[in-house]
Amino acid sequence: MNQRATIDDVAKLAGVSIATVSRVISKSDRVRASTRTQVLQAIEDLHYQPDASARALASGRTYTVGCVIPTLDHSIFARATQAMQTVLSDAGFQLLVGSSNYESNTELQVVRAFQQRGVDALVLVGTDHAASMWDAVTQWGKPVLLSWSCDPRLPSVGFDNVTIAKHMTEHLLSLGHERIAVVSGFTANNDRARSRIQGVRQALSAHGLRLPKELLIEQSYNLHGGRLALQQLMQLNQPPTAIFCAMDLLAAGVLLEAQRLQIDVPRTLSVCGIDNHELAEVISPGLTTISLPTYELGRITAERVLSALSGETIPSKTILPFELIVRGSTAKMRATKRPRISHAIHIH
Amino acid sequence: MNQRATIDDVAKLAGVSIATVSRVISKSDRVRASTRTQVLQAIEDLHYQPDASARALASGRTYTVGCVIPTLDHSIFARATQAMQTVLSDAGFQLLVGSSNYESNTELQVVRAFQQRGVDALVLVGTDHAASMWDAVTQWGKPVLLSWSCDPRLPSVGFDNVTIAKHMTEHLLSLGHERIAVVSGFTANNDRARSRIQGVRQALSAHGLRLPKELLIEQSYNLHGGRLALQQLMQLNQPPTAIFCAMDLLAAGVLLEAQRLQIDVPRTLSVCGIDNHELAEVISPGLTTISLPTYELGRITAERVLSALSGETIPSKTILPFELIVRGSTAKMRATKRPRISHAIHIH
DNA sequence: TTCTAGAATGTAAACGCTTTCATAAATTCT
DNA sequence: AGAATTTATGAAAGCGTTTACATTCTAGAA
Repeated sequence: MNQRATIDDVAKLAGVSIATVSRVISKSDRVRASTRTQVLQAIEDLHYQPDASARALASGRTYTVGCVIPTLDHSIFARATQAMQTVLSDAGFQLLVGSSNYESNTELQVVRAFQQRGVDALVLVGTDHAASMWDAVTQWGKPVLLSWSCDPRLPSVGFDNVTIAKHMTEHLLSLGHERIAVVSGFTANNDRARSRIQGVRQALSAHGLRLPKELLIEQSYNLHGGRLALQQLMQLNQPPTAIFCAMDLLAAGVLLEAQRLQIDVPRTLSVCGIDNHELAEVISPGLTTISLPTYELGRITAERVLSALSGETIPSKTILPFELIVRGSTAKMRATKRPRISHAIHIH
Repeated sequence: MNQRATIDDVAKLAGVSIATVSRVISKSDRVRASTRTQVLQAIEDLHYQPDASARALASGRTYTVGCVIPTLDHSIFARATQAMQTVLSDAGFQLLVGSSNYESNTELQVVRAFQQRGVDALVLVGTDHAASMWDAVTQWGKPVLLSWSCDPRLPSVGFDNVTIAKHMTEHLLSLGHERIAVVSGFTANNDRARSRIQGVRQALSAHGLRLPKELLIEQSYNLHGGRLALQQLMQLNQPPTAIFCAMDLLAAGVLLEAQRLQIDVPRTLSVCGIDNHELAEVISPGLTTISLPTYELGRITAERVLSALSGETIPSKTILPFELIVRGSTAKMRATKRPRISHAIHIH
């Protein structure tokens, strides 16, 4: 009995042609009310579910949107993805999620797979993509959006990471800090990280300062990376008085390691991050950071996708606002005092 | 020019029939090496990409797996989903992610949508599902797996939440606590939460204790929920000496609120959670919790799905191990001292 | 009543593949 | 070399829809 009912079965039971059934299913065309109820009844009786593959083949539309993110395992991406999923699903679209792990080859493969699957639109994260990827995507003929960062080549919804980082840096500068270190995730394939570093540089040079090589550290994007970064910085002859972390997770790592090394934050060292990760509120001292509306990012991106799919022209660039959140981890620079660290630093 | 090439184009260019091209694409059938290279060359030249919808329609297989989770916005689900995605993607499958927001109607709709899309298999979270859902799923004829919790009705990969909670409770009991409160997320449509409460009850009654009504609090599953819960508990005539939180996020909320209320954790109040959320390590005092291998959960679930899809029989029940992680938030019960709270509690 | 425009419905041709079955080619054996 | 197998390829029938176009109703106008 468990042969799935087809449109023919429905047509037969309702005493109409399959074309009529099809019309009822796709809402669009007008069908006489009485006929429609008959058909719906038959659909009900047979538990008929239209076959999406067949519909896709016949119509060229899959009602599917592909999204490639670095990983779901960072809450900011997970949150934005959740938002997209919700919006799209409400509109009858299914979100396909792929992850690149920050590898451009993987990303290209995922995009290829999505294109084979006939997704109606594509959402990518950031602007760092293999050249072949840009080709694959710009020649494609269906809507492609960028999220998180903006690029003139494609309609984008994102943040202005340079400005964000500049803003944060100015906060540090306004507190009197001049020897400011930067801790970032690896910048390869991550334009967000690079832009943030650039933002710091701009803010510094606007004040006649610069970012010395030894104060720029790239580490893996997790707590441990933050810990390692602080260890490195504290080995310097002249450690920084403030550390700008490009992501909160790194900042949290720095904070934890500072605690272990008995460095007093913020008295002898100010630390800040970006993202307003859940951790920022919870860790002590509270992390000064910049809050980004990541859920909104996902929501708006998805809405843009829907607009594009219904033929509307969409803004080529949408920059979302951000907000500086000052918590306990940053404070006025103490005049002469240099950060003191215990002798027992154990670097492994 | 941008008409996507079809299998016919490839066949023509390679001078073979479409059947042969199809064989080359699907790897399986043997094709003479020389022919194969010709075809591959043609595919290359035309940038041919097989149409997944057409393949699905013709073969009845979509190489797609649907997964319905409560939300991506909790890191434990995001992590497990990421793991599944990775494993499936490596095997040439695409993971479709849907979220239920803990609503069983939504869940049913998502499952229906997945079935229409012709997913080859389905993964569900937990055992709480609408009756119609169980029907829709058990009659379906394709593999369906449960993750997170186990149920005899379907092959499952999950945790034994009762035992986990019992274990944690025994930790509290061994520290001398007897007046133990439970803070949980809402238990509707969440068997994990219910099982954990049940585990506490079992451990208590094994010690001749019970869980009084006023010490069981259900709150929304986030930091704020934890805060509210502690406020409620501290209004009691006889507040608990220890709080078992069913999820770390709630525990973190409790900890934060304790800090605000100047309740000394763990001296006058012990707090513990479950999940080993990132927060647990970062918050101070460090949160005593139980670590669950969520990434493994996703990985193994996905592997089971693949096995089932290749016709193997899979274990009907796989319970993953867990580990108690003792940090600073739990300590020996102090003899007579009752938790003291400042007079200035402001409940809003 | 008859005619006619417009709405409702039906017919049949795609859509781009997979797969069975038949046939042709290559290989092995005698 | 020819028969008997085995292997590679091709022809064609679906797979379950959508949709252009044709046909049949319906209802209002003449």
